[in-house]
Amino acid sequence: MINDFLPTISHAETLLEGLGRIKVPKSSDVLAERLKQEILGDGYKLGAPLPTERELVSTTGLSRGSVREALRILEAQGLVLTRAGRYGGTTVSQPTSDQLAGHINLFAKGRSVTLSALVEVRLALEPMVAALAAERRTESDLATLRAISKRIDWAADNDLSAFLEENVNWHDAIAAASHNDLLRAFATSVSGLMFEASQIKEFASAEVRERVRFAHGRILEAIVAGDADLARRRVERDVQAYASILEAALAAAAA
Amino acid sequence: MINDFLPTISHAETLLEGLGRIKVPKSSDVLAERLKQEILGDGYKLGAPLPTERELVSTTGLSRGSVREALRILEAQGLVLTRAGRYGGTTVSQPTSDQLAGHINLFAKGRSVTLSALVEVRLALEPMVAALAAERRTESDLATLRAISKRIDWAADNDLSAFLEENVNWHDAIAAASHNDLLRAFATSVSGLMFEASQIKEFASAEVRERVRFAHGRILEAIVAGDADLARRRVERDVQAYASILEAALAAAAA
DNA sequence: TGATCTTTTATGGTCCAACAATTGACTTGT
DNA sequence: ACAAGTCAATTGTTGGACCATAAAAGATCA
Repeated sequence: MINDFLPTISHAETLLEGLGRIKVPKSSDVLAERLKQEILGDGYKLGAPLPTERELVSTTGLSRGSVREALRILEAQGLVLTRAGRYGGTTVSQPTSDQLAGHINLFAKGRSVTLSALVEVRLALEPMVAALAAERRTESDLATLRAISKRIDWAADNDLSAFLEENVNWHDAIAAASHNDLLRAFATSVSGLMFEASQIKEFASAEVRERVRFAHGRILEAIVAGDADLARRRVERDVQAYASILEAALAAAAA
Repeated sequence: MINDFLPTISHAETLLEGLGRIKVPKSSDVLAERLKQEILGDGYKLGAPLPTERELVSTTGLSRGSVREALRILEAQGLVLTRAGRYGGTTVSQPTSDQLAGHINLFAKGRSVTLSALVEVRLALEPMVAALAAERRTESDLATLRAISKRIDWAADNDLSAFLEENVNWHDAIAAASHNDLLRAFATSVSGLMFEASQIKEFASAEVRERVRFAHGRILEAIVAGDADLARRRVERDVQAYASILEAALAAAAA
């Protein structure tokens, strides 16, 4: 018989011990993972060029299509940047905070995170943000904050949607003044998500707008004074108040 | 002249007003963005199938390569899942918390976020996590925590690297007990990043291990009792203490 | 000399066509 | 009823060709 030299059943069963389902990864995933390790591990400096697509084709033995799919994955992760043309190519990059915010948004939307959950996260982040901002704000930070305050003052009486948007900018400016990139990315993403939840006409009444402006003034005051604890407490109250007003407005809109 | 019917210079200049550099996007990016909007906006339910690659080819007029690159982008964002074979195809998915944690890690590594910055973020998140956990923990949550405590007790005297890893699991278990997905994803990512920073032999001395076990016991006590404020304060102290010990160890390692 | 345009050319961007691999349903045989 | 084999739709992968882009290098002109 032809099969005389193949393993017998009993032998095969021995080999099968502990063998689960074998997953065959896609070549593009393998290449993307390997390149990712190289970029993170070795000294691939920011802006350093990766091999050209055609070089990767010859060194990996994959087709150009697979190589390009791998590069699209890395690009979506913000690890590389690709430019066309001579002296173009793929270079090492850093994920921007906007990209991180995008992924956070996708996660939150996918899980349909509730408003109260967002408030909880915000209540954790923003007071710390304000405290750090009070300790570290530069003159440039303060100038930005004052400029946004002016725009908020104008928009409060003229352009409601601009008012809400500048509100997000205000919180991002404080986050920037905290000089902690990771904290800023978190806080700004959550602010943005709450901003989207605020896009209802019942919100932002004249009374609410006045209240927000007053609270901002008090917060900015604490940050200018460099009083971290005061800033922390005032922001905490602001977030709480904003959240309860928003919840009430949403309840009214649903009724 | 051939050019008689083409715009004159002056006319062309008029048209040029306010025209900056024109950016031509890649077709795969355009398609990825459009599909993303469709998935997020319309009622694409979780698990719903997208058109097949060849259907997308015929409806968009793009090549299959471009379509596939677009799908790789969406896959990297965790928005879709692709399986081969008949009755396979691309289906709508949700980003997992692991994927989000991966993006957060890439961001933090790219920016070479400092240890003190990580501590600041942790100091913002973990106390809130503990407070929520105290209010919402289920019996199942408590069982998990107790099981991890046991493993930590064992590892503390036998396996140092396991000790550190179980430490991360402990914090993740508390985050899970907070029943706030977004907060958990943030907190767990940051814990993981600090874990990586702790991979030095100078850390985790016998004294530190004993201290951690004691602190965990007190925290678990507060969570079991459902005392949110107590849990918050104890976690805050724990994070502070852990951070100062780690910084001292790093300073010693550098010297 | 200096500025402006033209050319060059290495690189990514796109398309097409074909075949391989996968996988769940279907069919068949016992 | 169960096991094995067959089928078919879908993704996975490849090779080749050509187009578009863009920065450097060269050519032209004032």
